Amino acid sequence: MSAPVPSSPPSDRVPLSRDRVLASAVAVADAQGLSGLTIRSLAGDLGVKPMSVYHHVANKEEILDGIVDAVFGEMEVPSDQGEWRAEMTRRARSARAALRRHPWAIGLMESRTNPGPATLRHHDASIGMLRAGGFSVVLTAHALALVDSYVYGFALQETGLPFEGADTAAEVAGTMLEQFATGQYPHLVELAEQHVMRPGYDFGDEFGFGLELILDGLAAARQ
Amino acid sequence: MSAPVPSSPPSDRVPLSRDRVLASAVAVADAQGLSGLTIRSLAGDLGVKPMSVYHHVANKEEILDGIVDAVFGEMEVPSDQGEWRAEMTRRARSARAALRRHPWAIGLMESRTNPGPATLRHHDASIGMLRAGGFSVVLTAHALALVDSYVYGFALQETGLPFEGADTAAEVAGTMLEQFATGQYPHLVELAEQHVMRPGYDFGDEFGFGLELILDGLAAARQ
DNA sequence: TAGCACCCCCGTACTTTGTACGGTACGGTC
DNA sequence: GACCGTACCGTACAAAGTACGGGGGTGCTA
Repeated sequence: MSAPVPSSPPSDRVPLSRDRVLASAVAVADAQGLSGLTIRSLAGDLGVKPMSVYHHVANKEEILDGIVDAVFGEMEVPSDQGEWRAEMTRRARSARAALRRHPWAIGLMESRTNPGPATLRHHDASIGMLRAGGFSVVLTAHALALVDSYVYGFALQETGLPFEGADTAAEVAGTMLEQFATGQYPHLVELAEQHVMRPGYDFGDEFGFGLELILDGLAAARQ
Repeated sequence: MSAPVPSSPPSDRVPLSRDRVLASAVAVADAQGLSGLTIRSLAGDLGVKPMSVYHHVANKEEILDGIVDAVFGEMEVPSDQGEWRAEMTRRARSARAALRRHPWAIGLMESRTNPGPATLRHHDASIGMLRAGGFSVVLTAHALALVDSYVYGFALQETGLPFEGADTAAEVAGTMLEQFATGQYPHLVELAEQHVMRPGYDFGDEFGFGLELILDGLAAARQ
C-alpha cells in the first residue's frame, strides 16, 4: 500500500483532462463505492495531487454530474431505423446492464438535475425512435416514462438487494431470521421458502417478465 | 438565526429517544435535503448537543436505515380482505406519495440493504394480499417486482426532474436551451414544445397511465 | 435522610473531506 | 532574455463523524 495504483496503466505523459478525471472517478466509484470516491482517492488513482483535479472540474458536484452522464453514455442509443419493440428491448436491457455495472449511479440520479450531453442524446434518440415507430407525441411521453421508470426502479431494487449471490445470503438470513422466526412475516417466509430461496432463483430474471408485459401493453395502446 | 429552531414544539421535558431522533432526522432531511442532515444539524433540531444523539443510535448509518424505514412506514399497508386491484392501486399511490414527500428516500434505498420492520411488514402484507387475490407464488413475485420497480423508478424520475413547477422551469430552460438551440436534440424539442411545455402538463399525471397498463397486464396474467 | 448507582447528556478533540489561496515549473512569444 | 499562460502542487482551514471521559440529576437502598 505504498505507491498509489492507478486504474489506468502508468502511461505517465498523458497530461490529465476532464475526461481522464471522469473516467477515473467512475473506476474509483465502481471499486470503492460512492463513499470511497473522494477528491484524494481520485487524485491518488490519477497519480496526481488532490488540488490538481480542480484545474479540470469546478468542484465535486461537477464530477458527480459527469459520471452520471458517463453511465448514460454506456447505454445503447436506439435507432429510428429499427423496429420499435426490438429497439426498446435493446435499450432497456443495455440500460439495466449499465446500471448494474455502476450501481452508485442510481442513487446519484435523484439529486442530479443537470442532464449531460450523453443523457440528452440518449433521450432524444429514444423519442425519435418511438415517433418513427408510429407512436403519437403523447403516447411517446407515456411510453418513455413507463419504461424508464421500470428500468430504473428495477435496477434500484436489484442493487438494494440484501444479497449478491448465494454466498452472502446466509449471513443476511442470520440477521433477519430472528425477526422472521417470530412469525411476524408469514407471507415473506412463504415466498422465500417456496420461491426465492430455491436454487436457481435469480431476481434478475424477473426483469424480462415485466419488460414484456409493459411492451405488450404499449403495443396494444399504439393501435 | 440565534437560537436553534426545533421542528417539534419546545416541549422540553421529553427526554429524547430513538424515535424522536428519527422523526427529527426525517424533518431535517425534508427541509434541508439529505446533505443538510448532519449530526450537528440534527442535534440542533432536537435542542441537544451533537454527542447526545449517539446515546440513542449507534451511528449515522443507523439513522439513515431508520429514516428509510420510517418512509416505508408512511405507506398504506394493503389488506388481504380487499380486492387485489384496488389494493394494489392504493398501495402504489400511497407509496408514490410518500416518496414525493421524502424525495431523499429514493437515493438512500440504493445503499441501504438493511430492511427495517416497517419495510418488512409492508412487503409481507403485500404478498399476503396478492396470494389472497389468487396470485400464485411465482406470479406474486413477478407482480411485486414489477409494480415496485415502476413506483420507485417513477418517483426517481419525478424527483430528478429539472424543474418543480413552472416557476423554476425558465431558469433551467436557460441552462439547457443553449444546447437545444444547436439543433442536436430535435425530438426532445418536439416533445417539449408539443407536449411537456404546454400549460397543464404535469409529469405526475403520467403515473396513472403506466400503473393501469401494468395492472391490466397482471390481471391478464393471473388467469 | 445519606449514600450510591445509573441513565442521559455534554465538552473536548481527533480524523477525514472539500476546497480556497498562493505558489512554482515549463513551454512558447516578442 | 523578459513576459506570460497552462498545469500542477503545498499549505491550510472549515465542516462533519465520532471516540473518550466526564458530570449532573433521579430514584433506590439502608
